[in-house]
Amino acid sequence: MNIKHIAHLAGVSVATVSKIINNYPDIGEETRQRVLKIMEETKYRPSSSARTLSTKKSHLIGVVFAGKLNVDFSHPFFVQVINAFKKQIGLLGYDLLFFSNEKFLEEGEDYLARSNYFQVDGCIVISGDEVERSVFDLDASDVPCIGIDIELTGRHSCYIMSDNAKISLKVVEHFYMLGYRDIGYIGPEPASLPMKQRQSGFEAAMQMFGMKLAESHSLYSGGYQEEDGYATMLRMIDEGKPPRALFAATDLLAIGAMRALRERGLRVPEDVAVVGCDDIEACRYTFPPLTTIKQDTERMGKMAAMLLFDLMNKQMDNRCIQVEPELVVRTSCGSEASR
Amino acid sequence: MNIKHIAHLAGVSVATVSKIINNYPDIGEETRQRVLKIMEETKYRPSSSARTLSTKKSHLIGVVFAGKLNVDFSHPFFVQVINAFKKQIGLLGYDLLFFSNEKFLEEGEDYLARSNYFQVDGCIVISGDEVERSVFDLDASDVPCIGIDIELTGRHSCYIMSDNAKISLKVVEHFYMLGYRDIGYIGPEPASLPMKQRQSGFEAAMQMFGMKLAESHSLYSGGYQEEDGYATMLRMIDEGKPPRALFAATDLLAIGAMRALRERGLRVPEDVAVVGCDDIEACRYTFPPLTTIKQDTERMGKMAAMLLFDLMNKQMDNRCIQVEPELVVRTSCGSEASR
DNA sequence: CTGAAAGCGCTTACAG
DNA sequence: CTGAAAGCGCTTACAG
Repeated sequence: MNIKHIAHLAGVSVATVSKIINNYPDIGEETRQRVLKIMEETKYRPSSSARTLSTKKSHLIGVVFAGKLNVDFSHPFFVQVINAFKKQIGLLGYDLLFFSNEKFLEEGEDYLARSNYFQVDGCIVISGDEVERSVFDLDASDVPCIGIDIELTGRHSCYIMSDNAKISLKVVEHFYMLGYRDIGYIGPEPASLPMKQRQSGFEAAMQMFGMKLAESHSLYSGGYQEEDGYATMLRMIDEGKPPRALFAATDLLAIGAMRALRERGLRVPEDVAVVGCDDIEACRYTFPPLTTIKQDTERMGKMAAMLLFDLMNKQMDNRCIQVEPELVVRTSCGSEASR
Repeated sequence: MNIKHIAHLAGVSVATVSKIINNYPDIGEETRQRVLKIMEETKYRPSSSARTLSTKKSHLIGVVFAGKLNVDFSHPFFVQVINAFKKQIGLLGYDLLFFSNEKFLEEGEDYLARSNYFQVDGCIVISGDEVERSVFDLDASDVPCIGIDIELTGRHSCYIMSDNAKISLKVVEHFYMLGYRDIGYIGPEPASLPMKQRQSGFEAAMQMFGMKLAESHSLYSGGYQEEDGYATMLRMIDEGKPPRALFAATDLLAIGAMRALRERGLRVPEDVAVVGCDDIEACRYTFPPLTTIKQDTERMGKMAAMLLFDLMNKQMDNRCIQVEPELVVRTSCGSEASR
């Protein structure tokens, strides 16, 4: 069943049918109804590829998972962002195309090539550490791109990230208000922009509140995982007195740190208060429940959709949007509010 | 840059270029090399839409999230399965197209119509409860479909699920070996096939081991969430003596139940042993860490890809593949092995 | 081993 | 308000 059949059945030309499909105004109402009825009855659906071939618009958005997270999309943060994005961009009439990175690497293909191949109208780039060159080729091309947690600078790109300095500021401020003056930090070597900002933001916030950061209380964790937090906290304890309060740059690091503290006979939050970052599901079920910072993934995803839509449909400058993070108070910080 | 340019630059016809692109054997080696070189230099990539239009093959797989989970893909189980699926199907040369369900519902479109619109070569259907009619239209069509946790019966369909009866059997057996004879069950009203099988499998296993199931020890939880488990466990405790061991049909139910037990002054596992199901990340961080059943999502996703590939490329009967679940022993069951 | 030409199913100036 | 026709970029019998 194609447009020719419909035209034939309705006794009009394919041009007329096409115009009706695309809501052109200058069609006789009677004709329109007749054709519409036939399309309805025959359950006719135009073909995406023919339309794309002729219009150069696919109504498809390419989804790029860049950097170390390349292999999958299992991190809750990204899943939440993509979810919100999908919802909003769906409302705007687009579907999502996930590039499989596998065949990809194998054949040395790049994102730009694949974007062209599928003629996607735009891309969303979600990023971990150590982003590959190919992402920046995409960024520099005329394919509209929206970055999440990655600094895209192309003329047809924008990017969105949480205000990571603010994350650290909120944590330090919260600790300060609880009366802690001796605050420590555990985070991965800052390979990505967000991690850089969390660390420098932490240092800036400490300074702002007039607190000194003992060198032995600020340690790199290697990775992002529970094991890394555990090992790093152990190192910190063994190097001397641990800080009164600890900010871990990810929840898993915090969870690992709490395990180390418990093993060394230190109580959370009575001896050491702990705050993580991300608000993964596990935070609610740890012992004690973990106070953390929640990134507003809902807003990030939705905003990404709106920005990308504008990028695809109007002239727009490159810009960066920061999204406000939120403190989620549970028990591990020793806050009264959590009782 | 299109095939015509390439043909022109190489001084051959477009037919020849096309044959080279598609690895036809009957092309002169010299010609082949010359054309290949030019394609390389110009970074030429064929257009997907033109190719699809002409071949009716898009090398795209539609991803359908059916039923109550419709709105997103945030459940860890599905994310893991899709991840594994994506990896394998990517290797086979396919990309993934996620249908946005939003515009969808609004316009009363159905999955089959969209599959035709994009000319996807096949679909993977992932399912929650209360699957909509439209999914079964898809199933009945000639679009090859692979179902995850949903019984697809079409001539071009297969489905995969964990052996859910086995899940319950493994739990009951584990409890039995630990010496518990008084075992309870909490699960949602069985709206989906997996939940039905877990429940009936549980009852069958109890019978197999000659244990009686007290009526007050088998309760419906309403939903799947932590809150549901909490409320249901409370009901069970208040109705009389709780069972010595409890199987909760999802981890979140188990976590909620543990909270209820703790609040009522009962210890896990000393007073009541608990086992959940799914192995969500949180299990490792609860207090005590939750023993659970892990579904082999890696294998399910990979197998889904292989089956779908066969479904798309050769004649194949409808069939159902069951995947073996695995017991993950932690502390909440009171097993020696976890010490 | 290579090429001319029809065809895939749409859209869009353009003419009337 | 409607239609004829060219064009989008490929593939594939078919002829040579």
